[in-house]
Amino acid sequence: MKLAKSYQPALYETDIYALWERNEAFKPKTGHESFSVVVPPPNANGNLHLGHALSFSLQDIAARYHRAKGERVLFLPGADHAGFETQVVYERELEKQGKSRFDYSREQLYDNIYNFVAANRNNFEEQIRRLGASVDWSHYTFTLDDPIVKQAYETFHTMWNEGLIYRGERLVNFCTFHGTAFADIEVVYQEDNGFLWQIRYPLTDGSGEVLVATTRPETMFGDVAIAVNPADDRYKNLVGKTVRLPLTNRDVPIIADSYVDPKFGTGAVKITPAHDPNDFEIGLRHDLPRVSVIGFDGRLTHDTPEGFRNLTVQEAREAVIKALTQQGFLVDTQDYAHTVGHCYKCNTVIEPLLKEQWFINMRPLANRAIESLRAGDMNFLPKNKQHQLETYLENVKDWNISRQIAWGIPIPAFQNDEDPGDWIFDERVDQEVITLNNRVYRRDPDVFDTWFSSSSWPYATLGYPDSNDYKEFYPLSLMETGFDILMPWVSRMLMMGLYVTGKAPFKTVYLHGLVTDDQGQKMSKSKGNVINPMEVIDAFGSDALRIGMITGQTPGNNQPYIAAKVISGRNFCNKLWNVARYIESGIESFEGREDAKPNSGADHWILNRYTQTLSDVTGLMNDYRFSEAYERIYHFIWDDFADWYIELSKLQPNQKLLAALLEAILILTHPFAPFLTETIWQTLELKSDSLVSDQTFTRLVEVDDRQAREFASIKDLITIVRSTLKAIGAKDVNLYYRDEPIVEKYATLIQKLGNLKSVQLNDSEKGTSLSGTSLNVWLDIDQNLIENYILTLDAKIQALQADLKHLRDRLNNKAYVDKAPTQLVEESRNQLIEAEKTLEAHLLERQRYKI
RNA sequence: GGGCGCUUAGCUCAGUUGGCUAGAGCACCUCGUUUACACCGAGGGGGUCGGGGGUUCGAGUCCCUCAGCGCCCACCA
Repeated sequence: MKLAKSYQPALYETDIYALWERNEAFKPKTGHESFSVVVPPPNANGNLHLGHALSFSLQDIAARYHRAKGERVLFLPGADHAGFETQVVYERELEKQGKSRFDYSREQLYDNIYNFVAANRNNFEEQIRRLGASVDWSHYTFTLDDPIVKQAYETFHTMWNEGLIYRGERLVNFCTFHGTAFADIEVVYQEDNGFLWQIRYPLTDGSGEVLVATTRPETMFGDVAIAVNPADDRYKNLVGKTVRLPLTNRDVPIIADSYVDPKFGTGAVKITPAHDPNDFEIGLRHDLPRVSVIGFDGRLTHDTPEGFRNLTVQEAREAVIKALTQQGFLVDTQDYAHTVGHCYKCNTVIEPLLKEQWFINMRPLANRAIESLRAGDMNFLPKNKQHQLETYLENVKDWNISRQIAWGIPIPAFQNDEDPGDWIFDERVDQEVITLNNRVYRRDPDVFDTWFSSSSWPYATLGYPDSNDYKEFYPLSLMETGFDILMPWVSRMLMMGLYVTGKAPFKTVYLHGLVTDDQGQKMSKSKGNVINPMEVIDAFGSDALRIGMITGQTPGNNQPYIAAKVISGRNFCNKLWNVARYIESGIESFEGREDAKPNSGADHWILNRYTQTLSDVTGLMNDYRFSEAYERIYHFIWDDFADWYIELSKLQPNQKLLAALLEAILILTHPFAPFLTETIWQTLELKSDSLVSDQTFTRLVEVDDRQAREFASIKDLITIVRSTLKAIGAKDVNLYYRDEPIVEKYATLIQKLGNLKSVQLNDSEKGTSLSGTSLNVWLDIDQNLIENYILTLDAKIQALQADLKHLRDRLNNKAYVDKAPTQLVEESRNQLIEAEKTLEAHLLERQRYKI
């Protein structure tokens, strides 16, 4: 016997994956249709977490399923340099060494991080292998590889030429700890407890004062106006006058702008265009100057009065309030909770600061994306995410793509030393300074937002525009990723895909939710509830992990990690293993299985079940219903094949059919349990020179439906016999039948599987008839067990009467009979007749016992 | 302030266009030393599908409403 007693995945998985790689099993083969998935690249430097395990499982099942359908499949792996994310990780490493990013030049820092990532990459690739992902490593792409960088540059250049990219001084979201700006979407808003202060701003002409409400008094050095609502009678005659700023004695005008809500605070707002996005807009409308008073280090600048300079924002806030109080300008202090933007990595309060950056004008791109969404170019799972995306795109703002970090793709733009407004595009980013037409240009020290380059992922990885891959595999069949990156990534892939290639980049977008712990809590190191997928694989095997991740999984919903589901997957693997082991031991050879033919009713029945399962699985998988598809396979193999067919085969073996079914089952199950099925395949040498990975779904011989149904009724009879005997606690009972050739035909089988003493022809009708079957059979039950029997009989009668009432009510309802589909009504009628017959039999039976 | 989701057996979740006598895994109860498997076999218990109202012949599934939980987006100083 070749197969060991139980399946121990750790003994086989590494070798099996190596075998797949050696055989180039995952390279696209020929096929009438193509199916393409490009992996959302995980961070090359990190470890895979359960979210990756889920995502890879879903993608891999889809890929293997489509291969088994005979399609040409490309499953392309990748790794992300993950700009800011990785730099943050690296900075933490530096911190451990007592260093910081300021100890290095940007070039040095880039090289260091490059090496840091390179050192971790093997680990990351190994983990993808352990998950069993059937990716084509020859297509492996890193987000800093040439094609991706080239594509980013080309897109940037085209957009620049077409005016979609502009450089401008705008308020950007700046993290003063990490020293870089962020896109709006990256800022995390939290409710903070602060204060709302009322400050007295005296009119310059001494005729009175204006009370202003603010949460940020420290920005008052940058005030350039006071705004009131034009319709506010309290302030109408003050508009046009000036106030004198406390602490600096600068005069600023009172202006009217409908943005101001008269009901909030005092109805008068101080305007600081350099430090507040709304004020920035008002400043534009009223042509106000911008006075920056907070620097990129998060401290007040030299443009602030003595005593405030160089203080942090928080220190300055306290100092300003103190000074205002002393000088009698502070009127009121209230507790005030309001939302404030924070850095998603270090939680530092994000400062809106004025900075010149590269922006993308999003409106035209977003409009096109909305059009494509509305035209139904893509299928979103779950569907409602499409509307969320549309709403986002309707309101999208211009995108700041400049980042002040080292780890990323340098922006290919150079600025004229003499003329700051003169920017040119040039790809010679390895040089800091270039000379062109006798003018000296200096490279923009910034890098792209990682999402900018990764927005081209679906086509840049395929070698757009000329490669065969691009022509064959674009748009991608499937994009599977977490719903948390719907806005930052999916939306941008869509916009850029449409802009660059003219096509939506994918046909189906499958969005999985967050994998939480079994309490529904987000996994995090600080909570100590992180589960490492590699440890799960060590304990239960890769296939078990995969099965555990996808059972009960639906798109768009968070899902807890439930160890019991993994264990169930492990048990299933062991079950299939033992099925194979039994077949291996019971048959002489796997040869000749292609000539398998059904001999018995059971053969017809199991073939029927297989065909039905294959058809169900195909339908479900085409709709990406992974969990349900797996469930069908699970129950087919466990309930139908193992519990029934194998047991039957011990009485009447059909060796060729067993072999053929095992082969078909391995192919069918392979997407869900690739390591297990391949291990069995290889060990049994089903096809000595090939892999289960290469096989396509098997259609088995036509079946005789009548025989299959006949067997099904025998199967039901056996179940009823077992259940009745168990209920009354009887053993060694005879089953009698009359005028039932089917029962006669299957007598031995019924006797063995029903644990009966005998099954025999008998005309006397002595004993108790069996309910739930229309077969003319009865049990010869010992009289002293009759009490138990009556109890079960009564329970059955009650249940039947309830059913009958239900059915009669339904059929007495004219509207139902008239309006419901005739098929359904017919079914109800049959059910009624059947139920009446059984009840009658039961009642007759019951009358024989007077208890 | 807008938008979205969830609430189904003890637990974790399925349930596509309304047809369900509501399913699965785990847990639970009874029986079982049958040489594929105790990571097992046979049998079984357990749910008025969050509350209320409506549409319909028929609602877990559609509509309204209330309650609880969660997520996303948003500039109220």
